[in-house]
Amino acid sequence: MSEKSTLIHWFRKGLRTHDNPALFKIFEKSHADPQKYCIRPIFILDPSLLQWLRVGANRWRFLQRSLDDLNKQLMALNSRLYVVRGNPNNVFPRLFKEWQTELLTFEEDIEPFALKRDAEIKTMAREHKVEVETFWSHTVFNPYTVMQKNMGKAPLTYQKFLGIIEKMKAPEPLERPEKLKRNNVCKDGWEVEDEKCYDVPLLADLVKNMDELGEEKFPGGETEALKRLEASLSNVGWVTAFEKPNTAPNSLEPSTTVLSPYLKFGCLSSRLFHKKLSAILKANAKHSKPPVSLMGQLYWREFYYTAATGEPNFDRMIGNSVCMQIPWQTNDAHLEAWTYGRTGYPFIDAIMRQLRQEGWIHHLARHAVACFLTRGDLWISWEEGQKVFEELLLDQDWALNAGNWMWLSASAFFYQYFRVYSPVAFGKKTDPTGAYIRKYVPELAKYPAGAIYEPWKVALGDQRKYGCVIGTDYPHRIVNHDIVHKENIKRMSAAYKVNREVKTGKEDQEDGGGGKKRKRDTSAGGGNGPSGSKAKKKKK
DNA sequence: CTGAGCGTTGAAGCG
DNA sequence: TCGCTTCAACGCTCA
Repeated sequence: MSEKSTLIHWFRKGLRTHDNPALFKIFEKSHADPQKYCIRPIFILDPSLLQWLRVGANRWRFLQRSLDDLNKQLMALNSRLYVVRGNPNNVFPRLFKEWQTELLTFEEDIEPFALKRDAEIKTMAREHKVEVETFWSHTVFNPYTVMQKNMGKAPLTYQKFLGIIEKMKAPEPLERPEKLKRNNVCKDGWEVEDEKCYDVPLLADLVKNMDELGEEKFPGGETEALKRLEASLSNVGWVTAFEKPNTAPNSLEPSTTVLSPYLKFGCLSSRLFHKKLSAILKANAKHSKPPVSLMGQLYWREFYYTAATGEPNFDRMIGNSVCMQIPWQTNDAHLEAWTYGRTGYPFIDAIMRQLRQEGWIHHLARHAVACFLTRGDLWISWEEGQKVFEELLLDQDWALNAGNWMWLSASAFFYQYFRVYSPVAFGKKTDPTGAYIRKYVPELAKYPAGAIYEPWKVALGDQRKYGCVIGTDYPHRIVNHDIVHKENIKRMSAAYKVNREVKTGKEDQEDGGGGKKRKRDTSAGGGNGPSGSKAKKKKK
């Protein structure tokens, strides 16, 4: 008998044992020849990245819980999780050699950094004569297949996207791999020296500042994900009637499923979600439909993934073929006030504080704060907001984060920039008494329902009575929405005009390398002086 | 080339 | 409380 050789599955996203084709593969191969193989499901953690990755404490905790749970799931299958410290480029040559690796499997990803990394690892594997097999399982529909059915381009409207996928068949999710006959945990030379060298990191290893951890409302991991899926789908009436615009952004407990973090990390398979949801809809003729239905929500995720696959610069304005070029301005004080929930608009601040504490906010709450930061009030680039969400949102997923920011800033997909969310009126619709604000902006807790959305209107004497003086205990408004949102609509109009001109006048420019890509033309500025035009016309 | 119809989720005023 | 209109008027798609 020759020496054992190793089958590696590399976890990145997809932190689950159910419906995981790349993991399934190595188990399957091992079952076929149990004596021959050592199987090693690995996760690679680069400690040197902990500093500069834009990942907040709550998100690290979600990852840590997910890895811990994943390890338990794998142990139940007579394997374990090996968390390898280092970066993939340094780690893999070592593992290929030391473990006598025969096969490497992983789930494909479309993020540009991942594409580059994976290409390098594949090359490396080839050099070490290691076979590589990859699978698409992060979304229901493979974005490349969807593009293929749209003449090689990503569909850029939701309806078009729907039209394509409705003709496609969703892949059948896989079961968990069958349990290995006997314990298949192998030890290598490094483990002899340090038996804990592949253990799941502790929370303290990942989170530098424990004070930043909020209440753990959504614990990471596959076990929790499946529990949450069952709970979400158990109320059939709720599922079939679901319409996103009718769910409250500011309820004290989430009005939606909060499956998004589990989908992002892959603790939950989107294909399993799709299958179970499909079964419910099939059994209940009367149900809501995309885009507003629950299935519609899952399809939005698919939509953005596909759109992002078609554009490597999806997460920035410049060089992004789908993105309107808009002369945003910088304002560090305003950005900081927004980031930490100190804009002086209680509804906006409550949302930003919930985000920081809990790592999740309702989709419509994201709309409100995103509109406020960009085209609505502060006129700050959506890329700045994207960074803050990236750090704080448990469900932060590259394609979805960028896509939604472009949507809300009317930079792509959505263009009715004159529809502006009011930081005062919008929240009142679903929470007229302001209970949500009292919870997350407790300094305003004693303000009565009629005043809590606009505390600056309260007379000073009453402010004292309510124990919160505006300007002392809670900030003044950093901008006057009634004024700035109108100015910003005009700015948007001007910016759109410049984009239109660039687009139609584009044929004149000689464009060397026949690119469909818009050349980095602008900075177009559209005459935005630092002086916002004071001249307001009194129309009417 | 042109124009009508459409687009996940606006706000405010009206009856 | 709801449903309608107006506000001012966008880009994209498709016939």
